[in-house]
Amino acid sequence: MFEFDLINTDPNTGARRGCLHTPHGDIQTPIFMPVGTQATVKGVTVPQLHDLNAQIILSNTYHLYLRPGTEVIKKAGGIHEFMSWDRPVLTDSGGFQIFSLADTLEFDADGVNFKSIVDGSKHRWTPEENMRIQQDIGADIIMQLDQCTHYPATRDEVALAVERSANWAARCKAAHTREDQALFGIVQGGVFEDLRLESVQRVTELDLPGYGIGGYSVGEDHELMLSQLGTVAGALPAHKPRYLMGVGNPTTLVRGVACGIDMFDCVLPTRTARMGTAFSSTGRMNMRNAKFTEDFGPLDAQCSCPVCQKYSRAYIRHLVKMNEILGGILLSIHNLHFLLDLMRRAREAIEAGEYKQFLDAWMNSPAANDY
RNA sequence: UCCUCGGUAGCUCAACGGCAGAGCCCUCGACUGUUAAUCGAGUUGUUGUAGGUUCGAAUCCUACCCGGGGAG
Repeated sequence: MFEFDLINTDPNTGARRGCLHTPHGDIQTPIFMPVGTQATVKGVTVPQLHDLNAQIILSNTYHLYLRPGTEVIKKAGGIHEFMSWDRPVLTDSGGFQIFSLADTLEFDADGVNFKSIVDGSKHRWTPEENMRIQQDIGADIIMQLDQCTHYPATRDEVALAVERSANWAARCKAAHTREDQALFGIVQGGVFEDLRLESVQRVTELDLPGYGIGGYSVGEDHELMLSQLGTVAGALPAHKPRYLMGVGNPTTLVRGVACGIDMFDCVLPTRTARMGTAFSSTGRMNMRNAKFTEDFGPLDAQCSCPVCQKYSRAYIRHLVKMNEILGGILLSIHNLHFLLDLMRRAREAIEAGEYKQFLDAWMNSPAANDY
């Protein structure tokens, strides 16, 4: 049900062109997954996501568990029915949220205690409880409960997180029963390459249908991650999809694909959109800037998105400055298009066996250093 | 004509004898498995004018100018 077809690999880089089959449709990889934490990609409707050719969106177990509550989504018939999205959904386990949001959290070997950010109430998740919740939510792809580490962290701390994440992966697998869901394991290991490889070894022993690479983009230098990424991704089985979690600036996507990454997700395009930032082929633009006041051209002359066909920089600057909701909406659509189209072009380049040229062209473009 | 209230940053207003400030606006920045239409930084002054009292005045006194309200 979750076959991953490796269509072809690039001869000069680690880039791969694949297709992941799910009950709600196929996902052509490499792919960027828009983030819809609370069962909505903020500001963007389902028809708009369809028009953008979003193939899969990500949602979050932590947030949905707290509100509206897993039971509501279960009664709705699952997350697809609940949010009227008929294409694939991936839910993050919430491991990252517990790690990054909760002010008090206590990891132990068996599970994690945490306080709700909503009302301070106490909760405990074990891998088994987390699987029960994610099965009720009903995404196509679910992530194991893992333990992320801060940066910097000591080697001992990271090693413990690797050990626990691997143990929890096994327990998630044992507790997971829905055959219409794919359970992905998660590689941890911080910035210690040997621990990363140990984590890969431990998690891949479980022969799961896909693997996330987590624990990056938590404050370390981006180059540090990129220097290890090819090795870590390359150590994962070739015939399974590889998902670099939480990474989404354009240059990292382009370079990540070259390292053999198949899937990405990030709040960056939508969050920065709401804050007034536009992605473009020439770099990032802060649409609040005065220089756009009378700039009646499109956000990006190269862009084929519906926003660029219709609206000017001057108008979008006006909306953003006036704090009009539409400004964030239009920029969200544009930014998502930018990343989705970037991945579409990456797929074409891989199919043509020309990903190296694609990568070089990007790295030599004025935009590369701006992301 | 008289009475009264007021005049401080572009705007709305604090400070009421002791370093002239805030919010907004404006300019710029950040955002990476979303607690975020968020957060942060910066620019901005003959305190209506002219005198006076005082060690020291946006603040007290006098005159004038401008505006709101009231009386006639």
